[in-house]
Amino acid sequence: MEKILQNKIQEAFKVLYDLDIPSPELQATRKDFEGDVTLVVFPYVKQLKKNPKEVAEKIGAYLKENVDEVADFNVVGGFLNLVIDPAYYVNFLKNIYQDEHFGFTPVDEEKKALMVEYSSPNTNKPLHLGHIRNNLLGHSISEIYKATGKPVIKTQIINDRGIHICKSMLAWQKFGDGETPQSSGMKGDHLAGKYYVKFDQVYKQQVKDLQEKGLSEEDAKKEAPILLEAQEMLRKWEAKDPEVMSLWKKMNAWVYDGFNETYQNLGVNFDKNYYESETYLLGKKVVEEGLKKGIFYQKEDGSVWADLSDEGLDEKLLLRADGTSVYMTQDIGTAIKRFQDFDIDSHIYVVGNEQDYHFQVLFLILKKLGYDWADKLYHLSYGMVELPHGKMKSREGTVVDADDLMQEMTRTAREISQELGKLEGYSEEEKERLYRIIGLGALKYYILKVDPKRTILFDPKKSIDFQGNTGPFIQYTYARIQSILRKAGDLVHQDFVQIELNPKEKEVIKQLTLFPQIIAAAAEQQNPGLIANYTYDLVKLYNSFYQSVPILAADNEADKIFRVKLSKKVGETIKNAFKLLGIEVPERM
RNA sequence: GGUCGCGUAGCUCAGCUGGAUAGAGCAUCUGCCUUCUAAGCAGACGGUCACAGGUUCGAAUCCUGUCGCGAUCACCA
Repeated sequence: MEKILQNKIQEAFKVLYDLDIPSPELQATRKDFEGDVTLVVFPYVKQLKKNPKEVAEKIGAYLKENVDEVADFNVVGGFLNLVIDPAYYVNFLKNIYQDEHFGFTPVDEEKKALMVEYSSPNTNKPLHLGHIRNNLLGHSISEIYKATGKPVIKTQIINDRGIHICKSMLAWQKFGDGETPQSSGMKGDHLAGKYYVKFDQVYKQQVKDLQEKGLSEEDAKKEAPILLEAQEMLRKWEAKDPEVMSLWKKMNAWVYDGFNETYQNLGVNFDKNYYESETYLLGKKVVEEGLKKGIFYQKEDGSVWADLSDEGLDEKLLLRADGTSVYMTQDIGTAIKRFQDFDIDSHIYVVGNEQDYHFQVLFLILKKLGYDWADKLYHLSYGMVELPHGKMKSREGTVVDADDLMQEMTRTAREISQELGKLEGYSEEEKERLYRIIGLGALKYYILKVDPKRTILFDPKKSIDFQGNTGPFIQYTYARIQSILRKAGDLVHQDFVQIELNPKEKEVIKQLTLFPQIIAAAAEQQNPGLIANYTYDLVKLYNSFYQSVPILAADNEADKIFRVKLSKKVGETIKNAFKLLGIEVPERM
């Protein structure tokens, strides 16, 4: 439709003014003016040296004459407003009823896959609010790409080695008294986190004691006995000491069980896990080969570096003097392994914006190593989640735990729901399921609707609204539509009948026509918020229509059928959009 | 200090490939439950788009500078 108009406008300029113009930008007409689509003629007037109004009038007349869908036009200043024949919208609604793919072509079998990495936790403490934003973005962007027909492989890298894990292990060994998830009733990740905190407490106390004995703060921090023990444990781990390995495996297994429970509650999943302990050696190998080829260089102490000063960055360490690897080395190995393991042609890393520089360097190094896929790597960088009193800091106990938060949201949904006195006649089990859907819907929508690159301010006390531009508002509209459909009986299955559209119905259909474009834009910009805000706009339009025009009370059968079918389509679109956001939608609430 | 990002209503956020009078929700106020679910609908109030220049028919949007906030520049991950 837009294409046809664009072509015809080009044709009009050619015929009327003998002027070749690039494909013109069309925009939706503002509500206060009559029309559906607007062409701004200022840019062309300049070349023609004519009065804008006159040009717009002529083009408008030409379009009305030559394009069936253009029913009328008007000119305000340099704006040409075109009125589209309402029949076009009715036909559109009929057509999209047949299309299961949101207007995209079905998956091309030969298309290579996209890999999306997200979550990527450390195994020494549970997931927190920041991980929730990460997981929601990663999962949602994966679903959005799938909707455009791109096969997607979801993955995470599990940071399962390093000093931080040894700290948890050591504290558990010293103070744990054999405590297990079973014996304590704690989730495994919370148990590991508990001993990580314990380590930190003991460490701080030891530093304090040493300082009182006269050591400088700096020395005290380096020489605290428990830290030395943890470092010793890391060395043993690297030497594959059987006792340490066995403890490491046992505690990691607890943590993975805990993570899986959280992922399941949050509704996210992965097709493939990578473990740092399995990929860092490949990274080392590649770096050593790069050194031989002269891509990297070695300092006197034996450490290996990449010199990126020609590219405007600085030098970056890749291997320590003792030959052990760093974060960057591991990421190099992981990236290469992924392109070996899977038939993928692109890769998105969902990682916070504090690592912008890291990924800039990583991509550059991979390019220098000669991997042609290096410029098909993207960093989906998102802003931090801040609390009213500032950043989340584990040391200050201001972290919002993911499991607690989800539970809290469910509880709030339960309270509001009970207050409203809905859901009578439902079993306790069904009710609990609904509270969870609604509570999590509120949380997910709240986080996803914000542009990823922006910092989010999150107030856990006020929690999240259930009114206005929120997940529950949209879920509620869906539930109401289902109620209408239940009462509409076989009207739902009858064929469309041509009717006179009222302006609000037309607005709703116009909004529906945009869905495929919104998905494409959300994928391109890696921003699920576009879909969230689109859905909200649709629901607002629909509600306003629904309120003023009772659907089942229409006196004429054709109107009734049309409205029921329009409602059904709106419901389906809400459901599809929310699926892309990873939000469930209830049949009743 | 270098680099990157952000700054829109009291609060949380849209709008940013330049277009018409800057948009929602929350909060505050006014109406609407005998009609398909009031977690709703209609309306009022609320703005120097951080500031200053520039580009042009036109700037919240693009450019430059200033201020404020944040991240990063680790032999942490």
